[in-house]
Amino acid sequence: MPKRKAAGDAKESPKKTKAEVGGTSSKSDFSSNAKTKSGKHWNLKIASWNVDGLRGTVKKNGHAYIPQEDPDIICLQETKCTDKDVPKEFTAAVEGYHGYWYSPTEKKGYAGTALLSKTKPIKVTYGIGVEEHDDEGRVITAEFDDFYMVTAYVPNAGRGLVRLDYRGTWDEAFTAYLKKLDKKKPVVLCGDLNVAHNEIDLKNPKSNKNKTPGFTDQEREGFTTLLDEGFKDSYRELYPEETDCYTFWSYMGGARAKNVGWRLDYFVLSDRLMPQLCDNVIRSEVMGSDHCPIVLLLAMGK
Amino acid sequence: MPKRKAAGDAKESPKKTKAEVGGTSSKSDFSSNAKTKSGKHWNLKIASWNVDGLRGTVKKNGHAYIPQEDPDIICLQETKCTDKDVPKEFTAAVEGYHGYWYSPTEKKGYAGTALLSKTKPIKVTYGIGVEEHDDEGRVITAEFDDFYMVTAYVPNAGRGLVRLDYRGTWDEAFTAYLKKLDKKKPVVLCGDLNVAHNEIDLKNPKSNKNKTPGFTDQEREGFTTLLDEGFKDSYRELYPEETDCYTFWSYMGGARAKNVGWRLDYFVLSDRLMPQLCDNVIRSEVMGSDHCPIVLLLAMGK
DNA sequence: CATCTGATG
DNA sequence: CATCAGATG
Repeated sequence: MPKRKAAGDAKESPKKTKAEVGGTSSKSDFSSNAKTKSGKHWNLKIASWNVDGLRGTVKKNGHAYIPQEDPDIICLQETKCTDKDVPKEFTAAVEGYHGYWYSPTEKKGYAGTALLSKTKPIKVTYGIGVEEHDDEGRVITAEFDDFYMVTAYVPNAGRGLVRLDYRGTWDEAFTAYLKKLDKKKPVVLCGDLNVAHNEIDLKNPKSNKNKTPGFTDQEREGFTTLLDEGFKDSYRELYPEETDCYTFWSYMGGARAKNVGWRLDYFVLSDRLMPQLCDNVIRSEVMGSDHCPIVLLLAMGK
Repeated sequence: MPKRKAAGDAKESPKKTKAEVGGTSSKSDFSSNAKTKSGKHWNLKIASWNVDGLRGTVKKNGHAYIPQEDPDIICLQETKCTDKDVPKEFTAAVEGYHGYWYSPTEKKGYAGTALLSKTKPIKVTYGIGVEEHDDEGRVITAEFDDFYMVTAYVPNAGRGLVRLDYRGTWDEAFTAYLKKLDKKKPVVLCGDLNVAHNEIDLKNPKSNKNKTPGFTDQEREGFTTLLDEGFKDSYRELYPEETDCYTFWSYMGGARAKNVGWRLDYFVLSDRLMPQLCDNVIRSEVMGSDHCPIVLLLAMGK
């Protein structure tokens, strides 16, 4: 896909003057010199962000993040709005992107995903082809020349784990879907997978284990099963020992200030894409949601 | 009742240093030299305010109005909270008042009234003694030595006038209730009566007539009937020709800035209290609700 | 402690 | 264009 001029090379892409992003006053440097193991510069940048209500995020100026990050593709989860309801400030911030929006057939203001790409995809599909799972606007798939881009907002198991059974059914169907895609082209999956895989992936593993949605054995094993089918958790591959790296913090109790968080947002890659992997960055400084954006840098092509 | 030191006399009660009130930055002078026709200074001040959600009003610092106005009695409508839910900042602002709270048996966060008095009433009753009308926390009656204080939040006829029939039943029962009280002691009724009596009492009489709740012939005639039973609209008695004097402005379309309003809040007095009437002031500068407070000044005693 | 909706005004 | 509740996370 992209014939991007090595935007990751600081020589060619001088640091921008940084504006306030997403309601934070910290100045962020979104440039990167990341390379593959074989030494190739990244040339494709993908961002993923659970915005927890796009209209709310825009009110907090969160959309300012996108032009500053300047990804080739950005995927959003929990948009909680249809394409009709997208604030005009957001539309302006993603001018030049091809946008694809998916929201529940019934429940307004619930879940919902979006995928925006500078390059027009070959084909975009919605859902995973299983009626039972395709009424909440949770998965968008965009086919590009050399990979499938999949973004997902995986169902939360719910207070009291009332929806844990359903989550099991989902995990199974979703893994099957990804396996099927992976047979045709490599897959880049991103989004809020609503699971912290291992104890290292959340601040308080003991008190949450098998109690809080996102850290039950079932959900964790579901994720392990996915990886066993030929995928990699790109962040953990790059940073196997890194602790206190989270993508979500509850709004309750000032958890973010204390970094009491969870790593729920992932880039999961087909094994055979690993040689292209340059970096996976967690933008924990970007405000505007209870999740922060994550960014994947790939060196596509030979 | 009150042996208040003539607070309305500027000689004895110098102007206070005024703080910001109810989120407005305008400095308000809440002193008054008003007298009865016979020349008696006021010695009883009663305020009435539809706060449109007390918790919201407090967030906007609206409660700062009360100590600045310093009424002997303050009546609130549309508190939308029970006594349990009253914000502590509000409780602090009305320290020294005896407080009486009334809210719906069913619908939480709906309607609700409160009556606060520096002097302890002889007796306080809730509702109008008609079961059909006494489940929404709309009327509080406080008996004092020489009058009944009644505060009311009269039912809105609703979008599409769906509740206009019920409103008719209410108006009839409420008038009967006031008549009954009036036989024992004179009555001071205050509150959001949810009617603009005459064309002079709203900005756009033509477009609202028999369309918008609060300006149907039925509601207007209901108010006329009440007055015919021996009561007076104190504001209109004092200012029969005054135009553009409103107590409510819709939040929609910036109506308050344009003074596109309605006079829905009243002090209605038993005819025989008219010799005691000193003034009725509309505090249109006080922010914190879509209604503004109104204030009654009486010279009680002989 | 946030986001929504829907009822209500 | 506000308030509130309740669902959801």
